[in-house]
Amino acid sequence: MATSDTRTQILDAAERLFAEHGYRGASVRAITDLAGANLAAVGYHFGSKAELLAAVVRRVVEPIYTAQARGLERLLAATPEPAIADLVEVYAGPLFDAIPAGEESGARTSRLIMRILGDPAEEMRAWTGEAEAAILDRYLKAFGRALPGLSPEELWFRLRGILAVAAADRVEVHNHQPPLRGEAARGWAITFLTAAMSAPPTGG
Amino acid sequence: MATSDTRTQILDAAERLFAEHGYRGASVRAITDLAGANLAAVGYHFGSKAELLAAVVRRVVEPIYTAQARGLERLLAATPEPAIADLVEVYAGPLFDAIPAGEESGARTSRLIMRILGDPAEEMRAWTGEAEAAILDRYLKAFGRALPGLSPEELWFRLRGILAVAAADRVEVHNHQPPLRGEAARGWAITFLTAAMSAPPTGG
DNA sequence: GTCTATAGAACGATAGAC
DNA sequence: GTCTATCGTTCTATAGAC
Repeated sequence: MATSDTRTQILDAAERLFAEHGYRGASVRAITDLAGANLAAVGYHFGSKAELLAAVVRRVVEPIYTAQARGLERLLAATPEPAIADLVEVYAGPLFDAIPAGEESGARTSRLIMRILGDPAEEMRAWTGEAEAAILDRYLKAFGRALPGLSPEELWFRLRGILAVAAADRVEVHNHQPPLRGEAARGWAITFLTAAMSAPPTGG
Repeated sequence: MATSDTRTQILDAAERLFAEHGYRGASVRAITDLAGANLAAVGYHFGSKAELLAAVVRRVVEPIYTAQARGLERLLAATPEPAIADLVEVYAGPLFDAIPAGEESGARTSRLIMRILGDPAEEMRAWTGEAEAAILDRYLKAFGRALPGLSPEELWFRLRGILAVAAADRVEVHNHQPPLRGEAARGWAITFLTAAMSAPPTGG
């Protein structure tokens, strides 16, 4: 539709440039240039650069949380006490499904998630809602039942570990390129994280 | 010494502000203000803002790599085929030892490492040397011997998982504060990562 | 809904006095 | 080694024509 095509173009360009250069490093000028839109279009469609970022992050994050919520629902409906492997699958799976299989776009999404996690700035956290926090709580409870000996603190540490491993999916370290196939990475992550989550509580 | 006290003050202030606001978000003005130094001091002592960042990152990263290198040397001298738990300890341990136990400073260091990992900008990678890459290779070989069935790609995925979990140590997600005590986090991480690294290769 | 033009502030870098 | 002053650039946001 003519109304919002520019809006979507801007969202696409912003997602790309925010991921590559960060919030401050991506100027509104660069974003509108890449989108083929006018500088003033950001103000018109989103109000400000910070609100544009919030819209970008919401668009990336919302389907992940929705998939996580539905996956947990389905799992709990099937078995009241699911296995750890299944919990990891429905929690971590959507994180990887959100990362496109393509080489460049996947790396970008991975980095955007990394920036959301690592940046304490208000602009980066303006998207957060109560719904998202509630889903995390439901997973904490489900994992807690599957890991009865674990303290809430250590459980929380492990859940953040899942997020971290997913966010780092395509990160380059030194000259080492991450593997090109997102397909395989998803499987490796489930293996890695299921073993990690299943570890007995840390002693004394 | 009178020569470099200002230099150190600037490094301290820059480490803090780069971690909190990122490279572009931390201005040279804010850094020198926090350091109690003059605006022009950055140019005099470091040449440019980018070179200041490289100096900051080097100061954080070098002791980690040194400790990792020494730990692996000692371990291989004791046992030619070390257990996975021991390899995880000497590789991941220094990452956590570099993160101060204090609440704020620990969160800052954790975030700085996260930004180094997640930011593809040249300024963020200018510190890298061949020595650091060589240490990573030695660990890849040592882990590879301990995990003979694992493909190089999956092994590399797992090693990056260790980095990710360490970097996310103090990251906040929604309202959930990370545990205040870095002490415990180190132990939890070794538990988590030893189990993860010990997982059998992903099938098919 | 899209554009030009510009206001107003902040930025990194540096010349030159002390 | 430290300072002031300033140059030239780039930024976000917005007023107002179409």
